[in-house]
Amino acid sequence: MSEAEEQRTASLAHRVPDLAALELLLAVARLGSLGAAAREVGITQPAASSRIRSMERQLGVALVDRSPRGSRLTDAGALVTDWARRVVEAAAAFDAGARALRDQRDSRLRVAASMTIAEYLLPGWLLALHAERPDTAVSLLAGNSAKVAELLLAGDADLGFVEGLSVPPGLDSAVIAHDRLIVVTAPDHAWARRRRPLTAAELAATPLILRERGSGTRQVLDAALGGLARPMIELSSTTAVKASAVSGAGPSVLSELAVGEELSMRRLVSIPVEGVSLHRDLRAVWPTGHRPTGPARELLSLTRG
Amino acid sequence: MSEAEEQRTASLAHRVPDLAALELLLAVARLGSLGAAAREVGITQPAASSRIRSMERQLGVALVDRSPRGSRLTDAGALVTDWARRVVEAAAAFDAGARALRDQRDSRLRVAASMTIAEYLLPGWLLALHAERPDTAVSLLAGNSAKVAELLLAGDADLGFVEGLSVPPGLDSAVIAHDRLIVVTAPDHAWARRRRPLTAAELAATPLILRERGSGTRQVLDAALGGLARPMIELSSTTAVKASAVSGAGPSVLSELAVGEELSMRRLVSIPVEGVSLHRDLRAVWPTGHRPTGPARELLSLTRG
DNA sequence: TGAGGGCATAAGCTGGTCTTATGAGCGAGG
DNA sequence: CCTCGCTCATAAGACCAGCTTATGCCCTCA
Repeated sequence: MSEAEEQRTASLAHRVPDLAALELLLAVARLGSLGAAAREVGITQPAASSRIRSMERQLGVALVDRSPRGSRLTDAGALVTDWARRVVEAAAAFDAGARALRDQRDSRLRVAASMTIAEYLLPGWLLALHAERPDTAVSLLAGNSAKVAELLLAGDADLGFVEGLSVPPGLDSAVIAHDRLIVVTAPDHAWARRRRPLTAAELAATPLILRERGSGTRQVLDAALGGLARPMIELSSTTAVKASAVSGAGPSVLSELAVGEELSMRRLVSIPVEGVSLHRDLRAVWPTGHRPTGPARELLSLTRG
Repeated sequence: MSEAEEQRTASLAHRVPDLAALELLLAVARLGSLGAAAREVGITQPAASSRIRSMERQLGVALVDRSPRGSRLTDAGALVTDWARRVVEAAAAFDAGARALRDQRDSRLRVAASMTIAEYLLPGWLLALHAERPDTAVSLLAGNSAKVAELLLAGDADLGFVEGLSVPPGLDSAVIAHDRLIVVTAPDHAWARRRRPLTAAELAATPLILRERGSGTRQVLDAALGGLARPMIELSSTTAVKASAVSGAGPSVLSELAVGEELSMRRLVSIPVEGVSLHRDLRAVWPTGHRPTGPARELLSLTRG
């Protein structure tokens, strides 16, 4: 295997510095000194120096200009730092979610959420909540709408989030955001070159890659098309549906929350549709009469925009 | 320091599994077996078993159900895997950018781009290009519009991307995307509770946190307001401006590309404005007469949507 | 002209993580 | 019915990366 091939094959982890190094780089960017950054992240100055140096060796790019008066980022370093920030932010969202998942028992705020919301929205909200109320421990239970309702009514959760068409009985709700299902295909699909929007009839007549019946996404689509959606393949996870669509197996209908990344990288393209309403409300829910208070109220207010 | 405090204080890197572990988890999710995932990432099965186990210990959550016939994700595991995927995607963008930055000399496609585009859009495009043409090595040079023009005219770059109001002389261009400047404040700013859009006059009358004069963002704002923008503070990087706005120092005007993350986490909120056009075109540019061919043409086609 | 902050280098230790080797559970097929 | 093949878990040992401590040099500022 040539060196170039080996580089191409090696996993990301071998080519991307670890999180500690990225955090250190952000600290250097902010503080303007290796030593100060070292103190902030709790290591010694030589360790920081070595870490930054090995990161530069790994990337093949000089990141900081060292001088006896401090260190400043190079132009390349400024770019790398911005990309690093996004990795660190994704890691922070991961951490916020994982933390909520861990604190199943004894936390002060227990949230139950449907999958799509738990996946794409909750980590951001939890980070925001953590910024305002660092001492609030939040636990997360994920499930479908019925499960969320059950947890709330049994007193096992304080606040719920659902994405269905209707509000389960016994619960009050508030719309906190809107989601939209969009038709997507691989960029080389014939639909990607259409000049006119797809009609509802065309969509209903075409076999689609879909989530299984009963999923929130499928419910909305079936309702919008009058129960007529034709499945080409039915898959049980959003991720599997996306992968199938990206590979060119056919058109799919997915939440816009789920495909932001794919659209911006053009692994998928969005196909305009006319004559059919694919909007759905995302709602916060709570047992009728038990208006959210304390941390639940705080979280709720963070989600409204 | 109590254990809880220590946990809260410890850096992300101590609480988030490293990239190799996250990639392994994605492989397990996709392949349904620890052993198969181990083979795919090039380690032995016991190493994979141990890695997953230590990740579960670290997160305090069971991620996979092991059985003699394979391993499936638990519900919590499915969520964690989705969050992990976002971290890995950010790392892939980091890698694509860093790779382009490294290949300064001898690569087949040399791209020059202004900072905003290099920061927020190019890594995604490079990933898409890499997916279609894995053998194309791309190099990236970042600078302002004048620098991009200079590199193109000197033959030191094959394709450029600029975000200014005008196209530098000697270059042809194509609009590839649109950007919009938006007014943002911290969520607790009075403007966040307005019911009516801001007027141009109000915006012009208010001291703002801004990039320095000469930056692309500032040019567009000054032009839109007729050169009237009142700076409260002038900072030299988008990141510094964002940090200042998040901390509540005052309202700011930034590219929507730069504040997506902050908006979705509600560290900033967007304030509607009326009576002023803050749109700007993002353009691909090349020396007049030298229409992009080969990989440059390919990259260009990827950016059009 | 010292004092202090900034960075680099060297030496030694520590700890995590890999590999190899092995065992045990479950299912399919000769 | 028994064995093969797949799964995962455990144990023991090797290895390597990264940290700390202890220096030294450079530059600036008082």
